[in-house]
Amino acid sequence: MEIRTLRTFVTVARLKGFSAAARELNTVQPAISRQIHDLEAELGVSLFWRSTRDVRITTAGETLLQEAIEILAHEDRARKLVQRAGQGQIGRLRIGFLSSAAQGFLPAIVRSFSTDFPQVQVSLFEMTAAEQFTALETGQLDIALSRPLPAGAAEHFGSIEIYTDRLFVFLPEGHPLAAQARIAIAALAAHPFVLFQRPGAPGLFDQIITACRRAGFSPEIVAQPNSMQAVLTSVASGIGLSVAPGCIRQLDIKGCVIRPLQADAGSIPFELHHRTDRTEPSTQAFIDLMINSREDIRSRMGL
Amino acid sequence: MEIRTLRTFVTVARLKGFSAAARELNTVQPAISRQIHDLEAELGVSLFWRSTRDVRITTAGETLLQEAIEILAHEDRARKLVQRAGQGQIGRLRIGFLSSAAQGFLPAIVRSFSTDFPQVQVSLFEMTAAEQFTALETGQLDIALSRPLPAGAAEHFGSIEIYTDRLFVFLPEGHPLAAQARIAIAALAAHPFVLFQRPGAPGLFDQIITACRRAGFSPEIVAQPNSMQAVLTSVASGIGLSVAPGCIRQLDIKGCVIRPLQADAGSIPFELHHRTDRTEPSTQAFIDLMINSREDIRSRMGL
DNA sequence: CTTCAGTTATACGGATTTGGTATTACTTAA
DNA sequence: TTAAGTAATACCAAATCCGTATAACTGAAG
Repeated sequence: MEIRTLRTFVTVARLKGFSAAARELNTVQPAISRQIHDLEAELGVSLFWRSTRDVRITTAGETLLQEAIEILAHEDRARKLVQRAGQGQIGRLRIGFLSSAAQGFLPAIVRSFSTDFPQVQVSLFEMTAAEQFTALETGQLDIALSRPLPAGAAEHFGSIEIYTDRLFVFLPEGHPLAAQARIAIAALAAHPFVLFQRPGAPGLFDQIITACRRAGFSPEIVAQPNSMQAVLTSVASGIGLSVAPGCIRQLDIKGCVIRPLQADAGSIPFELHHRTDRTEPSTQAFIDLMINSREDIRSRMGL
Repeated sequence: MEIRTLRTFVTVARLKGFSAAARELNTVQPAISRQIHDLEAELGVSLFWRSTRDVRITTAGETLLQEAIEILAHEDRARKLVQRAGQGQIGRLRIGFLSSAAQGFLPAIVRSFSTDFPQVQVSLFEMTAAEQFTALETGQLDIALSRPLPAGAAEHFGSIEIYTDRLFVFLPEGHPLAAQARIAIAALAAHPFVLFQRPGAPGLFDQIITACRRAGFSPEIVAQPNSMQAVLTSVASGIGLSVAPGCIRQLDIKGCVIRPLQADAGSIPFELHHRTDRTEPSTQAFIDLMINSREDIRSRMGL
């Protein structure tokens, strides 16, 4: 009992004739004859009473007709469901993000995605860059929105640059350096630093330290909070100054003054990461949306 | 998307491997590979992520898996339903019967049939032989329990003899002829007859008239009631005597005396009739039951 | 680091199945 | 009686499918 056979059977029953069914199915009458004959043989049941003039369905045939119609409808439904799933219209999407870097644009992007793919279950996880990397590796995350991955570890992952941020100096109001419109790295040498703790964002931390070394000093780090908001609060409290990407301006910066760091103390790329070995269609759809939205995101981030 | 393909797909998903599925399905791995590959191509969707080490199902695959399991279950259910219908376990059975001739055994037979085929809707119609013949011809009846059909008309019908009755004389109590243990037809010559009206049972009527003619007289028919019970009541009322098959004893015969008619005034076969062009399985099952019950019926009818 | 066992994908030849043509037998309507 | 239309059957060709052989690859064991 194959779908094809059932479709033939239903057509014969509906048109009450083998020849008519053959015409509708773009084949010839003997082919229909044999399909029905074989189906009857397989089931051990006669489905039609035939004479050369008319074809009448039997009780067994009527029973099969009901079931066959349902099965065919089910097959059709399955095809559509699977194709929608294959296009990413059904599924789930687990996104890890750095709140400081993503909260400026992520809500708008997710809202837009959910409008186009209403049956995709989107979950957002705020995680540090390191946590995102681990989660992506173990399959607990489909998308990571974070900083560049450690060079060697990026083997099985695809990366797409969303925007490139620059470093800024965050100063407490009234700080002497606030008088300058741009601040050279060397000018920070004598001041205490407050930096986001290294384990959560090793790339950023090391990049800042490297820039300082290149400028001829090693910064005195007086605090390493575990959130960017805590870093800002520390700065506003006068504990020290901080160096951080411009996206941090999205947070609450009352009591802080921001000045660009002179020259290219280092670009801070913000990237989308995903596995390349198995990419869900819904994940791919989100990636496509992100790529198409890069210009919007950059202008929204003030770049 | 064929049933066969879906079965393969479900097996692969369940065993998480193409080779394992091939073993279970008694075929080889490349056959499985191609079936899955073609299915994916047809749906335009990838169903599995394969590596040489493991096979993982995709979201689209999981969607199809659910549907496929349901479709396969549906197919299985359909097969069983159709086969039950084909064996006559589902359907309807419309039986026409002569109350006088059938009421002695029909209830027991129908009860027995309904026990074996509980899902067959049995309908009983009390009809004269002529009515049964018409109803059988127009397809309003599946089984006719009645007298032999007109010779020419029995072309498209099958007939099975259930039992052969003999003619008896029904006399009012105290009738002079009641003194005899057996009555010769000729002895009835002078007496008024009450016979079942001809249109409803032409065969029986004509057979009695013919027997009288052969005995040298033409009976004086004083009444032709339209039911056998009315005939008996007429006899008991002294309106006349009657000649009728022995099965009439099953009715209420108070006030009547019964005597066998001498010699073979004619056998009165009681038969089952059915169409031969299209016989429902449930009809055939009933016919088989009747054939197997003939001995029981004969003894139950006192033959 | 190499080997080995086990996996899926691909290519190709043969067997099986299926469809198409021609024909037969039959029924109904003209 | 004829003509048109139906389903069944036989036979051949075409398409499909299976099975073997092989390649490419992965993970585990030595």
